[in-house]
Amino acid sequence: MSADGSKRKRQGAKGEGANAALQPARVRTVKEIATIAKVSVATVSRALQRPELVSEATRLRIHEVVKRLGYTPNALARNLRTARTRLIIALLPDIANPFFSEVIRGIEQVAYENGYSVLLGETQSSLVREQAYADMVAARQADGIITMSHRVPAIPIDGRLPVVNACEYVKDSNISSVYIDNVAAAGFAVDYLVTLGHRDIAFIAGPSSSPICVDRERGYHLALQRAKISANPALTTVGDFSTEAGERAIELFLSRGQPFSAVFCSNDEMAIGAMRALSSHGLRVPEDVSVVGFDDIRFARYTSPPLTTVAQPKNALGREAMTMMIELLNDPAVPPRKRVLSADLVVRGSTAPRVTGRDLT
Amino acid sequence: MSADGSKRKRQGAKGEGANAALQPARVRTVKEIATIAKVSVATVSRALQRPELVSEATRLRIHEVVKRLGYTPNALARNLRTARTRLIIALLPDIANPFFSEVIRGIEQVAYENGYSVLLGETQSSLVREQAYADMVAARQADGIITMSHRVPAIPIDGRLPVVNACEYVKDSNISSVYIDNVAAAGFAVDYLVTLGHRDIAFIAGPSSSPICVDRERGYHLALQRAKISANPALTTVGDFSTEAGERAIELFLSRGQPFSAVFCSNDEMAIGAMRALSSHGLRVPEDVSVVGFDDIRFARYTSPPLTTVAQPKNALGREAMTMMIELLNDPAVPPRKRVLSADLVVRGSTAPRVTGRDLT
DNA sequence: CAGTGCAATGTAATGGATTACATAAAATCG
DNA sequence: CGATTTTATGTAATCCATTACATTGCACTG
Repeated sequence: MSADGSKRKRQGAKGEGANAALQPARVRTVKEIATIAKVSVATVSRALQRPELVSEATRLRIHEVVKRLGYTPNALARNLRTARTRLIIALLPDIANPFFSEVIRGIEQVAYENGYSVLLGETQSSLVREQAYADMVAARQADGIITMSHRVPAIPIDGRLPVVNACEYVKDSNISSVYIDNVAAAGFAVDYLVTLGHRDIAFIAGPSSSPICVDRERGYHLALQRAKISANPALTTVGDFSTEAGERAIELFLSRGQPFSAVFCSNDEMAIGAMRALSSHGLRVPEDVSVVGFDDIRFARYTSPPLTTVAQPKNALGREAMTMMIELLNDPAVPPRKRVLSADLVVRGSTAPRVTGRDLT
Repeated sequence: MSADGSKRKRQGAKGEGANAALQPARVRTVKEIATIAKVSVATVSRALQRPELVSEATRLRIHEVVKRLGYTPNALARNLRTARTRLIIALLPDIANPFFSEVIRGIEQVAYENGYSVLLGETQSSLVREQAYADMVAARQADGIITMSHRVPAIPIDGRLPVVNACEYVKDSNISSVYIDNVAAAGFAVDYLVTLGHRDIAFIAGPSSSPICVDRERGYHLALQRAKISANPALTTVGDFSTEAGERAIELFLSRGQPFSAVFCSNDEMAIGAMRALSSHGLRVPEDVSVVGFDDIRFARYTSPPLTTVAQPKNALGREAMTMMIELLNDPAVPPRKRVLSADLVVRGSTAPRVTGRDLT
C-alpha cells in the first residue's frame, strides 16, 4: 500500500464519518466500525476486548471511531458467543423489608469489585416468581442467582446449579449458603431477658417453613431450658414477619390471659407491631413488657423506645454470598460450602429488668 | 416414508431420549429437539412461539420432547434475533427507602400483565451506576428504563429514548413522566397546619437538585402566603432524605432559638428523625410540636405518635409509569406525556392544634 | 541469507434462535 | 378432474460479536 493509497482511503473514511454524524444516532455494529476504521471486525473486537493484541496506531484509530459514532457492542451477541453475562440476579422476598437492603449492598460491593452487575428480583415469596427468575438463568440471561429465601429454584443447566443461598438455607441441600447461627443468636437474646429477671417470655415465631425460623425457635427453647424455665405453649405463636402479625400475636397472648413480662420476636417488624399493640393496650415498653426483635433493621433505632434486637451482620452476609457465587462461577467443580456467621445482641431501650409483682394477669 | 420406517425411527428417538435422561441434564438447543422430534428447527420454533401454525400431532410431539428433555430456549439468541428482551430495568436511588417498594409493585403488576419482566437496579444516586444500567439498554440487554431519580441517563439508540420517569421529573425534558402535584400536596399539608392554628411552621426541604423538592418548597411558601404568614428563613433547611438529616435539622432550628410549633418535612424518614430529635430534647409530639411528613411509607403508622403525612398514590405511580413504558416500546413515535396524579393528606397522631402560649423560646 | 518466531491482522466458523421464502401436500372450487 | 388456495413443513439467511486458525511481514539468530 502506497502512502497515497492510504491517504485517499483515510479521506474516504472521514467523509463517511461526517455523514453519519449528521443522521440521528443509529445503532452501530462491529462491521460498520471495521469498515470505517479500515480494519477487519476481528481487529475491532480485539481493540475493545484485548487491546494489547492490537498495534497502538490501529487501536487509537478504532477507539476514535468507536467514540465518535457512540458504538456500544451488542451484549446479547457477545453473551451468546461467550456464554456468560456477568450478571447476577439477587432474589429477595420483599424489597419493603429493610433488612435486605444492607445485604444487597454487600452483594453489590463484591460484584462490582469483580466486574459483575447485580439486578434485583422481588419474589413476594411466590414460587412462580422465583421460578420465573430462575428461568432467566436457564435461558442464559444471567449467570447465577443469589436467593434470600428458603426455597431454591431449579435451574437445570449442565448439572451445575449456579445458586447461592444468603441469610436463609435449605436443610440437607448441597447449595452454598451463608447465614448466621440462628440458634445461638436467639439464645443470646433470650438469655439476656433471663438475666433481666424475666421468666414468662413470650415468643413470636416466623413461618416454620423457613429453617432459620425453626432455628430461632429452637434457640428460644434451649435458652429456656438453660434457665430451667418450662416453656409455656400459650406464649408462643407464629407470624408472617409483618408488623400486623406482631400486633395479632400480642392480641392473642393477651386474650389467652397468660401473664408475660417479655416478648421475643423473630424479626424486627413483628417486634414493632408488638410494641404498638402493647401500647395500645396501655402496656408500657419496657416497664411492663420488654420486647426484643431480630435483624436490626434501620428503623429499629427509631422506634420509641428504640428496639433491642439481634443484629445480623448484613453487609458480611451479602459480601460472602457474592464471593461464593463468583467462586462457583469460576469453577463449577468447587464443592458447596456453608458459612455460618455470628450475630450480636444490640441492647437499646425496649428491654428492662423485670419489676417483680408486675406480671400481667 | 413407510409405516415400518417411521416406526423404526420413533423407536430410535425413544432410545435417544432414555439415554439422555440418564445423563445429567445437558443444555439443549432447538437443533437437538428438532432431530429428536423428527422435524426441522423451524417447526420446533413455531411449535413454541406460534403453535397455531403447527399441526396438532406435531405440536404435541414437540412439546413432549421439550418437556422430557427440559429444554429452555436460549433467550440471548432469541433476543438477539428479535431485538427485544421484554425486560425493563427499574432504577431506584435506594432500596432501603420503603417509599419505592409500592411503586415497584405497581410497575411489576402492569409489567406482568403485559408479559414483561422487571429487574431492579439500585443507584445510590450515583451517576456512574445510573449510566451503567442505562448502558445495559444501549447494549440491548433490556428494553427500557423506568427511573425514579431526577436525572435521566443517556441511552443513544436509534434516536429513541426508552426511558420513563416515575415519581420525579426533569424540567424541560421530553421524557414521559408520572408524578404528583407536589406544589399542591405540600400546600395541603401546610394549610392543614395553619387551620390547626400554627403560624411558626418550620420546613425541612429535600435536595434542591430535585425538581419535586423545589415544588414541595414552593407549595410550602404558597401556603404561607395564603395564610398571610411571612416565611422565616431561619426555619427552613435542607436535608438529604435520611432520618439523620431530620435530626440535624431539628438541632439546627433549636440552636437558632427560633420558636416553632410545627415542622413540615419533605419525606417521612426526615420526619421520623425530626420526631426523634424533638423528643430527645424533651419536646412532645404533637403537644409541643406538630410534625408532618411526606410519602406515607409503611412505617409512618408505626411511629409514636403515628405520623401525619402526605400519601402519594404509590401503586398508581408505578402502574402508570409501566403503562407509559409499554406504550413507548410499542410505538416509539408516541409523544412523551407528563401525567400528574394527586396526593392526599393522611392525618394521624403527630399533629394537633397549637396550644397558645406554648411556642418554644 | 535461509530459517524461526513473533506481532499484527484478516477470514470464516461459531453461538442458538427466528423467520423470509420455498416447497409439498391437502383442501376447495368451478 | 385440473386449477387454486390453504396448511404444514423445510431450507437457509439473519441477528452481532468473538475467536480459532490462517496469513503476512518483519526482526532476529546461527
